[in-house]
Amino acid sequence: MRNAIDCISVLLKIIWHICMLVKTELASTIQQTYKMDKKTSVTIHDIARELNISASTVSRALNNNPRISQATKDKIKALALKLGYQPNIIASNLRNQKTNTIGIVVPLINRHFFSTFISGVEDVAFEAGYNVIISQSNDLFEKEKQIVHSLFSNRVDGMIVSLSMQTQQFDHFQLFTKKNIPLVFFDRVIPQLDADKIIVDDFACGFKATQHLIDQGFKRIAHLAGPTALNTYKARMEGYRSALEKNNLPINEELIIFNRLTRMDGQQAIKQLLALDTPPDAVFCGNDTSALSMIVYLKSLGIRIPEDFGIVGFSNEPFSEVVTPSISTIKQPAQEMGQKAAELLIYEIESKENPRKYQTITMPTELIVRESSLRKS
Amino acid sequence: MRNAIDCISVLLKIIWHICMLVKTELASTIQQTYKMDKKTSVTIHDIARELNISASTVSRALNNNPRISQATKDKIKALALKLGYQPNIIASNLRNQKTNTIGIVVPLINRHFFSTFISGVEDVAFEAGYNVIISQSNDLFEKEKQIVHSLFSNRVDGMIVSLSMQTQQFDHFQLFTKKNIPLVFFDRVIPQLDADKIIVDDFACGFKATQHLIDQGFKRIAHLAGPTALNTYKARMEGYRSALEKNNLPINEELIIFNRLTRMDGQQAIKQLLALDTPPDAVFCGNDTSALSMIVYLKSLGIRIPEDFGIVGFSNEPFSEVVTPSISTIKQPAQEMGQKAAELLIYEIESKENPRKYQTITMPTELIVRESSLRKS
DNA sequence: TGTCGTTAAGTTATCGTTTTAATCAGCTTA
DNA sequence: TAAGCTGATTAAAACGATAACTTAACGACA
Repeated sequence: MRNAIDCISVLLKIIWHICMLVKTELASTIQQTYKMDKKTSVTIHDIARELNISASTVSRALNNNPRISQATKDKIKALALKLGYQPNIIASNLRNQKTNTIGIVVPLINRHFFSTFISGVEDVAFEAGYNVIISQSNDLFEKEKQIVHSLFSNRVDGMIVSLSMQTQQFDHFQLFTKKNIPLVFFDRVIPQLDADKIIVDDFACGFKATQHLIDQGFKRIAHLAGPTALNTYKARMEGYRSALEKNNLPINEELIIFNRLTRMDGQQAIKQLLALDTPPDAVFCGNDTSALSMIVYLKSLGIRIPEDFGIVGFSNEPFSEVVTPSISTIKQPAQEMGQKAAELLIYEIESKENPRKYQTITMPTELIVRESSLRKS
Repeated sequence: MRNAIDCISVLLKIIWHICMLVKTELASTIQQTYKMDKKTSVTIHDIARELNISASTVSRALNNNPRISQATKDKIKALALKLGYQPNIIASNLRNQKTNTIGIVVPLINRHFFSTFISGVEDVAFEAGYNVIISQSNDLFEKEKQIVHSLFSNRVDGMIVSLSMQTQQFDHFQLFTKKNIPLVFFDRVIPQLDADKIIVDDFACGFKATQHLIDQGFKRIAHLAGPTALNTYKARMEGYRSALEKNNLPINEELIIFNRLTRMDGQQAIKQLLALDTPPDAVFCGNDTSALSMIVYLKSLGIRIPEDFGIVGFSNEPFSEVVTPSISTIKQPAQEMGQKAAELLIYEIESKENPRKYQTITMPTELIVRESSLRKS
């Protein structure tokens, strides 16, 4: 009796095992047909199977490796074309530890300077076979931090950055510097950080703009400055001061106003300036937007520009040329800066020179004299 | 003798083999130290090894899988933080067959409408955890084709496209449609193609603009149209015609000019119109750029706007508000269109509803009446 | 006592490409 | 005849994360 039970037990176990085997078999069959049906993409394995060769041969053939005979290459390429094979770059990226992607972080994509810069980057990057991922920080420090982490996790080969207005700490960039991943800053840069930089000589620009106003016979020149935590605005202001000094004009602190240079800010600033006991007769503005809003306000008061009041802006926004009066301004070569930044970054990525020496490239600027400041020709 | 040689031969062979073994050993050692030194990134395997657990447990813990105990999760997360672990999204993408990346193809990044649209896309995409790869076709068909292939190979989860001016064939988009990868067109779309579309009612816009000029008492209204191969320009023109018809005004073909709406084109068009036997007293322009150049030219002739001549543009470029006279125009909600496009695309990506029904979303527009056309209030 | 269910974790296979090391066929040379 | 060489190809192991499938351990319960 005992024996019989044991026997049955063993039998049952065997049957169970057989069932399991059948189940596994069945499952794999089902999965296979499912795959056949759902088959998402042609891979090098599909090509290999069809030609009865190995996947590695296919891979090499498609990469024009000299170790594969021409006959085989031709066969493989023909079939790849016929099947509409598209390489899976994700897989390739993973294997090669390289994504051919560069990240851009800007405060705002739709500001003319930035979008033109990006356009320059994209041109060069595309030509060199790189993709461009863009993100905007909206001038928020926290978002910038998140973006930098995300771009790092996405394993971009390099990154181009203009800092947010809020950024005062730079730890998040260590992700890149520690791993020696190339990093190019532009426009708003970190003076302390060892990295590549594409900038313009903001000091010289500030000087040029102010000198121009002086040359036009303006005597009491004010300055509307942006947040001086940012190198650009600080340097522009210093250029302004230096020009006054050089011309033996007094530097009057009440003529220097700091804000964020929005349209509102511009209007408020000009009101404040006009309310002074001895108001200025000209302003050098940190950007064109604020210059424009000053012009609008001055016009509404019937103050003539440039006869009674001179204005110079910064950036050469598209509107600066077409408003009345047109705005004298400093032109930054945005597109070229983008191209240069991309070239430099890609060079760094591909050279892998070590230790790297960091470059700071200063791009030329141009003072464009227009109606808002031109009293003498 | 013979025997001795054999013996030596065998000995040599053994020695050679030993050498090979040593070489292999050495090579692997070198590689290991090299790796240790060069060690590029912390992986879940490093964390697993350190804690004597399996990689999958680490993976699950970091993804907050409920089947991992809180204690283990805490341990893993703490170590991950300590080691500065950053997930390799490339690997995750490959495994999951999903990149959390969407591609954008526009004619030119630094045109205000497009960069603002992109900004809208980026906002929504970032919030939803998607990256945005942008490319510009420079209005070239060939480049557009290359971009589409490249974005496909990069396995974007979806794509948002505004066609190049040259595009007349649409085969390249089959890469996406065949694989059922979501595709959203905007602005310049393909009427024939079954796909999602974000557009404005260009016909209604053309009608509105023209009706406004009629309401302002203009009698002989011309139209400057863009390439009518593009749906947008064609519809604007048809709206213009329809408004004239509805008001029982004659449609005069010599008052409709076709070109590419650059500044040059605008100037040329207004010259041509003024040279007619009975010139028009108003123009509805296909964009603001050409409207601006007309204004500049008319002002230089001393023709008063809007008293003698009315102008309405299209797009609400930033300069339109600030030139003198300011330009009446049609405002397209670029930012909102971008947001909507991203929302729709991401919905399609994540819903995987099949078969899909394609949506065409028409966004509201606004006629902004400014000085260039306002004779009566 | 043994079975069942549950929880927590481990094993293994997979995504598609590339690369290293190995193999193989065919030919030459001693 | 066997060893060596060359040129062409293959097998197998990465790359790092993850999902499906197992398993181990522990109580609860019949």
